[in-house]
Amino acid sequence: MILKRLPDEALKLVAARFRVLGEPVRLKLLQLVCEGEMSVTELVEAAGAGQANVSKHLGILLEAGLVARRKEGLNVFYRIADESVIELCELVCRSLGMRLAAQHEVIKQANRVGRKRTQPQGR
Amino acid sequence: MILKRLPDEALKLVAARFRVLGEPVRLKLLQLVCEGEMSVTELVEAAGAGQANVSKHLGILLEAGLVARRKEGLNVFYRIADESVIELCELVCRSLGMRLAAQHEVIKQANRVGRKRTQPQGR
DNA sequence: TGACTATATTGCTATGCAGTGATATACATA
DNA sequence: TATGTATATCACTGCATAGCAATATAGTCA
Repeated sequence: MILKRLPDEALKLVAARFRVLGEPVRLKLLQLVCEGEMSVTELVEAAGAGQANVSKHLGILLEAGLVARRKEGLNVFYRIADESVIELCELVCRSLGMRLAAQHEVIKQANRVGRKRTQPQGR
Repeated sequence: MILKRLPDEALKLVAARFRVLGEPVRLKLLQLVCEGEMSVTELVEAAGAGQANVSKHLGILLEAGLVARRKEGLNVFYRIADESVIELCELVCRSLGMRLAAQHEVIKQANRVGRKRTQPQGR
């Protein structure tokens, strides 16, 4: 288990990354770009947040290395740069027992079929 | 990919969980109890934080369902209740390229061999 | 009962940061 | 050049929360 061995300095870094992910708007942005590149304008519309705010959040995600930038003329396109974010969200979702939150028959069905999964005790 | 399908409400919950993990002291507490039960007093000593502070953080971890409580006389023992935290940390560590943070000779050595004398100093 | 210990809670301050409007920068087009 | 558009940055406000001292609560022991 890596966790045991992490010195305090490392814990700070890990916490910092979790903190980057601890913001609904940023998760929304990651969700949007995880399907493919999107321009800032598109992200602003899709996320339903202010332009300055989205730009700032994108800057934070960029600095954290979670997304990457590509400039093309007037537009700037963002994309996922660290696929681990997706895994992290999946893990959290499972832990939160939120298979249902995906609110899609596909998921519900898969859930019913592959029921051998470890049951997350609902606290 | 679950992430794609998460509605905004779910994103808030996921963000909330990440935020709980986005605090060095809380990660430290999780690190300490992940080896086994510990009393609050022990945690206060080991974490090097104030008693009130540790108690508050433990409360937050408890409410998030990440730890569990057991009372025995005057003492209260905390333990990990959600093993996914460990996985989450591992994922983040790997993503951060912090295998080296495990501070083992192997890594230090590799670090020294592969590089010139450039010291990796903190920020 | 009272004294003592372990833990939780309260009230407070200070800091971090999300959100916003205004402005700056970069690029394109005429 | 001037004008317009896309993005980034600045300055500011307000809110959430980490940390702390003091106090409260709960349990033990005399």
